[in-house]
Amino acid sequence: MAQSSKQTQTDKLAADIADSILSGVLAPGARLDEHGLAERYAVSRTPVREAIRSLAAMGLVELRPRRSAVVAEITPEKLETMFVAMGELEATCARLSALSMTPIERRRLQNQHERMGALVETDDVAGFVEANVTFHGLIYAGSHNTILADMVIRLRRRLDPYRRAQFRSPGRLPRSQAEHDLVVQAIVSGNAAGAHAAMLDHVSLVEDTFVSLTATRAA
Amino acid sequence: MAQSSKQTQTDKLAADIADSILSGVLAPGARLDEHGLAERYAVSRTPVREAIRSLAAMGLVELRPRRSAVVAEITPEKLETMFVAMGELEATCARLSALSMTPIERRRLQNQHERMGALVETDDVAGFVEANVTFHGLIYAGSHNTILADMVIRLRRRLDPYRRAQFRSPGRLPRSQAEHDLVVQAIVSGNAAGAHAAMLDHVSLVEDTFVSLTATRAA
DNA sequence: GATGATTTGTACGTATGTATA
DNA sequence: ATATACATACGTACAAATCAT
Repeated sequence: MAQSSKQTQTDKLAADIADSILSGVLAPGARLDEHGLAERYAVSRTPVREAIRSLAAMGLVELRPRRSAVVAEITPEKLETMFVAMGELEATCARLSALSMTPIERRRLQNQHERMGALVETDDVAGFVEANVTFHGLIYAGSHNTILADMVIRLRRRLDPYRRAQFRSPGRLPRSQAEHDLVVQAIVSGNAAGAHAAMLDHVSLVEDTFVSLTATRAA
Repeated sequence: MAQSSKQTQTDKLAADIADSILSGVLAPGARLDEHGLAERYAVSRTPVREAIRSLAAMGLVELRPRRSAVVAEITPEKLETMFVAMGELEATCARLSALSMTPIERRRLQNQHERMGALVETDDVAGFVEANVTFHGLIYAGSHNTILADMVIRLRRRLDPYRRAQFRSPGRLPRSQAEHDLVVQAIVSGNAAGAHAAMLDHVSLVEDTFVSLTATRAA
């Protein structure tokens, strides 16, 4: 987010380990052995330690003095909390977008939305998923509030592994598109409360999809 | 937030330096010299480095590879952004509180509000300010969402130095109390949208106070 | 419960990149 | 512009605490 161009070892490590965690290579509860990681990446323990501290600040790992850092355990309750927070933040961004997007930004959002309509027609799931990221990104940016945008982006990255299957359910694409339509209409017309409500509705439904998926997996 | 009881040097340093920054002892733009800090705290540079990295993750300092870390500069634009984010988060917490507070929590909020009414009567500014922190804290907790609550608490701590004078303006106490009244009524009656709007209104007015203060100072 | 092995926390030295004369 | 000074990034060594036997 705010790391300079010339990456240091620590930065690279932090990014790589974060990826390993978010992609599930390092499962929750796994111990982060400094020595092992240092060896694996062919560096000393110092940058490894600093990288781990960065991850701790992001909430990806838990730090207990004198004991190995472990990948943060995510309980279903915590996950639920995160999804709710995510939804509220997205809704807030939509609200602010309705209030403060420039005409050009509104136009861009509409264009993106229309482009996604074509992807729904051809049932291009992969294309839609990618375009969807851009779509939501436009709304984060449209809030014109980097603090909120950063928060929601970080949260989404953490939730990403749990959202993978979200568009697999049959009929999800057209439904998403219809929900997006309400969001776009509200934002473009400057309807703050409407944008908030529409987005909240949209992401809550995504959450429901997730809940049903984990319920299946847990059983 | 999640630091164990047995503090390590790094933790103590991070806490202490953070205090120095938030209290203004270390002004924005000030360089954090590892050598100097290590000497000042009578430790080696290693824990100092790690503490600085923690602070960077919190957004308190900026990290530029191969150059001294500096206390994060807060431009008026950034401050404005933070206040807006803060307001939106508070409003969101109020919204969620209206939806998910337990009867006991609603009762507690009402009690706190009534207690503050007495402080307004006696024009006890100091007492009101302290009670106000509790009041807002009840609403953060009432959201039953630790993610959001943490976000807003951290933001508030960062904004605290810029809010000091907020209750100095004449007539601010009764006005705050009246605004609180609308918030409490909405939350207690389970009116989510109303709670959101009322809180947003309340904190936006606080922001206005701040803006006029800085405008005076800048001119 | 005590002892040994493993791993973290801290100190310090060296090299490299940045800023300055 | 080149060189010098200086601060950080990284490596290595040791001490202290935790865990495992």
